[in-house]
Amino acid sequence: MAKIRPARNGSKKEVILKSAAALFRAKGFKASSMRELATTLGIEAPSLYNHIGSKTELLEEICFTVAAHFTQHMQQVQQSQSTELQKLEAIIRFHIRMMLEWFDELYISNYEWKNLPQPQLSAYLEERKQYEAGMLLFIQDGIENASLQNINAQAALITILSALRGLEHGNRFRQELPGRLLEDEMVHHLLNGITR
Amino acid sequence: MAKIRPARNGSKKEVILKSAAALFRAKGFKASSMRELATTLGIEAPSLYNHIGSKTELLEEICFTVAAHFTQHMQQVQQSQSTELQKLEAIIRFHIRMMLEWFDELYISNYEWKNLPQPQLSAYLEERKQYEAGMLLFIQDGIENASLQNINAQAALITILSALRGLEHGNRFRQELPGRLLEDEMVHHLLNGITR
DNA sequence: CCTACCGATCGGTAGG
DNA sequence: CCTACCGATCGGTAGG
Repeated sequence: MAKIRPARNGSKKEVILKSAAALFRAKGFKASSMRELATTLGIEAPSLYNHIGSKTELLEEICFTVAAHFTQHMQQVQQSQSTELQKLEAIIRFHIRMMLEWFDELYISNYEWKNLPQPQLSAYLEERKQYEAGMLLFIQDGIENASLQNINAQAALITILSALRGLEHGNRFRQELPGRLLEDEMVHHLLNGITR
Repeated sequence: MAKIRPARNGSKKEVILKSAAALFRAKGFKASSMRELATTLGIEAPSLYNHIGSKTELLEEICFTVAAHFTQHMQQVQQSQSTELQKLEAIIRFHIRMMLEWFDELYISNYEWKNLPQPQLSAYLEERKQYEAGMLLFIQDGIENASLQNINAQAALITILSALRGLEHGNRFRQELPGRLLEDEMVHHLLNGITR
C-alpha cells in the first residue's frame, strides 16, 4: 500500500539525498540504480520508498535546492549597493564556495538536469535563465559606466559562466589547491581580463 | 550469427556515429537506447549491429577520436617555435573551434566518458592528464620568463580549462555570437587577465 | 536489414 | 524495514 510520506521527516531523507547526490554525480542519474543507493545505505531498495516518493524526486530536490541557493544569492547581490565589479566578484566567489562545499549537488544540477521531467525541466531552465540575465546586467552596466572594458557582454558572460560551471571537472583542485587560494586566483584571472 | 564487422565500411558507420553523438549528447549515454538510435536512422535496432559492435563501442570511438584530435594538436603546438603566450592562445582557439564544429562529440567526451569500460576508461583519463600537463608547462614557462604574471600556475590551468570545457553549456552561444567573435573575446578575456 | 526473442536489470508496489 | 514480485525496457543474438 502506498504510504504518504511526510514533507519533513528530517534527517533520514537528508541522508538519502546526500548519498544519492554522491551516486548520481559519480555514475550519472540514469546509470545509478535505486538498488545500489539502498546498498550504500545498508537497506533494501523498497525501503527507500518509505522516505522518498521516487528516484526522480531525488533529482528534483537536488536541482531545485541548488537553484534556490543561487537565486537567493543573486537577489541579495542585486539589492546591494556595491559597484558592478564588486557584484561580479561576489558572484564568482559564491560560485566557487558552493562548488567546494556542494560539489556533488552542483555537478548534478549542471549536468544531470536534463533528466528532469516536465514541467520541472522548463521551470528549472527558466530559473537558470533569470540568473544568467542578472549576471549579464552587471556586465552591461559595468561596460556602460566604464568600469569594464568595451567588451562583448554576452561573450564575457559565457566565459565567466563556463569557467565557474566547468570548475567541477575532475575536482582534483580540491587536493592540490586550498579553496581560498583558488578563489582569489580565479577572481583575479576572470576580472582583470576585463577590468580597465 | 555474429557477423564480423569490417574496420572500414565508410559512410554508414559514420552516419551512425554522428546520430549517436547527437543522441548521447541530448539524453546522455545511459538514457539513450539503441532502439531510439535505430529509429532516427530509419531502421530496426538489430540492424545497427551489422555496422557496429556494441553501444559501448560508439562511445569509445567518439571519446578517443576527440582525444586524438586534441593530443595531435598539443604535439603540434609543443613542436612549434612560438612563445608561451602564442602557444596558450593556439590551445584556446583550437578548443573553441572544435567546440563549434564538434559540439556533440566534445560534450560526450567531456561528460559521458565515465560510462567507458575499463581499460579504456583509464587510458582515456591518462590521455587527458597528458594534455593538461602540456598546458601546465606552457603556463609555468610563461611565468618563469615573465611573459605571464606571477600567478599560481595550477589555478590558471583550472580557470582556462574550465572556461573551455564548460563552454558547451546550453550552446545558445552558437546563435547569438559569431564563432570568430567569441573566440577573439575569450582569448582576450582569458589571456589579458594573466598577461603582464 | 528484418522478425522473433533472450536474459538481465530497472523503478516501483503489495502486503505485512 | 523486509520478502516477494510486477511490468517495462534494455543491449544484444539467432537465424534468415
